[in-house]
Amino acid sequence: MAAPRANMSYRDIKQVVLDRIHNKIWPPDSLLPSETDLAEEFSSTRTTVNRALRELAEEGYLERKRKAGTRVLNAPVRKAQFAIPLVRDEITENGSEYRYALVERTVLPAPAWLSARMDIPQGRDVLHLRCMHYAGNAPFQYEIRWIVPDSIPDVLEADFSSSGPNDWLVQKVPFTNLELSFLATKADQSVAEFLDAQAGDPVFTAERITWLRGQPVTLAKLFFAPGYRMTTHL
Amino acid sequence: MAAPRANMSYRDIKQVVLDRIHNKIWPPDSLLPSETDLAEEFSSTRTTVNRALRELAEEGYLERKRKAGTRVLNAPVRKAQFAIPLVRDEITENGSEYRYALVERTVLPAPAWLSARMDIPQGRDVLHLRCMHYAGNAPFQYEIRWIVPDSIPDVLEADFSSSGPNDWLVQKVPFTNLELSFLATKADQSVAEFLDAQAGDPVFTAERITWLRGQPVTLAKLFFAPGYRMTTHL
DNA sequence: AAGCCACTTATGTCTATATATATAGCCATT
DNA sequence: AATGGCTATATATATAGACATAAGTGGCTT
Repeated sequence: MAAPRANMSYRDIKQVVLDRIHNKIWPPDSLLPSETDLAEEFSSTRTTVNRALRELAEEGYLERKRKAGTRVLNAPVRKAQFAIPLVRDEITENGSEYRYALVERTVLPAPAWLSARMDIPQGRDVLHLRCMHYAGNAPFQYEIRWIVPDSIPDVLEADFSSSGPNDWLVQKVPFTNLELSFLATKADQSVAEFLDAQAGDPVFTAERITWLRGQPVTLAKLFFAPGYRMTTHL
Repeated sequence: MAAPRANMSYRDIKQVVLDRIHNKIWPPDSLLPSETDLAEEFSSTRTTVNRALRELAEEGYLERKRKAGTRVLNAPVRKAQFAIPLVRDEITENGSEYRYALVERTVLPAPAWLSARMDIPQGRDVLHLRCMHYAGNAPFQYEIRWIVPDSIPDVLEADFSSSGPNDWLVQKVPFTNLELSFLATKADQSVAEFLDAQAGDPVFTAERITWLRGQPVTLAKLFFAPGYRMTTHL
């Protein structure tokens, strides 16, 4: 048990508070003393205590409301953070060589499901790409991508034969909103062939839609090779 | 473009900085002016600018180093945050009725794979549970759980027949470390039956291991019913 | 009893200032 | 050319004090 002493940093205070929560000195649902009181106890200032409590609240341990005070959350809704790396980085950081191949490139009117999903006017032309990402010689990810060219200059002239749309978009088009889903899909014949799997095999899949200030930019379906796990620690 | 004016809050400053990044006024890899300079430009104080930049760095837009300054990250490694809700909450928040059933409860020596995975001494007794979580009448999640009773008082006496181990553990046992993985698995006969699926169907699966100060606490495999998506926005 | 308002209080945020600490860049020495 | 130390500087954090804002509380009114 950390004992309060003078000159405690906001980190120290965080730790003490966490300890007290763990040791049920401040049990779930209970109210913490006010910032002012804590500042006095720790011979610190309200600013410092504030930072400690604010961060703990962000991390999901506490709930804070003006006037109501700071409360210990009973079920710490801890949040899992997943970095969303570029495939390229994910592969190279793993020590493998990254290799990319463009499978198909077409421009076609947005199919109905895509219009609905991304809120694109019916029949608007979109750029459709299919690509493969390899880790060394092993297939790593099969990518099906739709790009709305309207608000993206040059995208129709971009050359995606030697580097992926991901790289290009990251460089050229920032996004303001993103929806990311993870799900399990069943490999169809085509996906199975690209990923070196059997048709019907379960495939870990990510769907990623981005917008730039309300304008839909791109939708990507990313099919990961069998055995893929998305892991995080905290 | 937000124009700098007096009395800008740290939120305003964040927005201006973000705008400038988006508009390539501060392109990727470039160095921002120092906090002192920005404070002057925004007729604010270093403290306020500091908070704005610190948060933007946390959000993955900037990289900050003492003396080196603040730099714009070229590939904004934005981080996806997933709340890890209790199944119960996930179901009730969806408007459905939560129902729980215990399928099996045994105490047995830890199998080898579990010992290895969680770093438990070979042959140590562990508690093994299988449970079902329903949303209304529809199967929602099939849970296979292993609990290391060593450091958890009362767990062997706990009654898991009417409420799940998740609820119990959350109440009784805090954790300090967590490993969370998402993957796609193939439903075996048993999983398929519980989830009302066909054997061989792809199943979105989460694996969750927790520790308390280095001691392994519990491993859960959570199999979600067909059609499940884990979604986040940012 | 129900509704409304004023008061109080805890957090939220900003200002102003000071000290701490890491380190890039330079210079001198080996 | 490599090494080691110095210094200037940018961020990191702490202090003290002020005002802003949300929201319980209690009292007053109807």
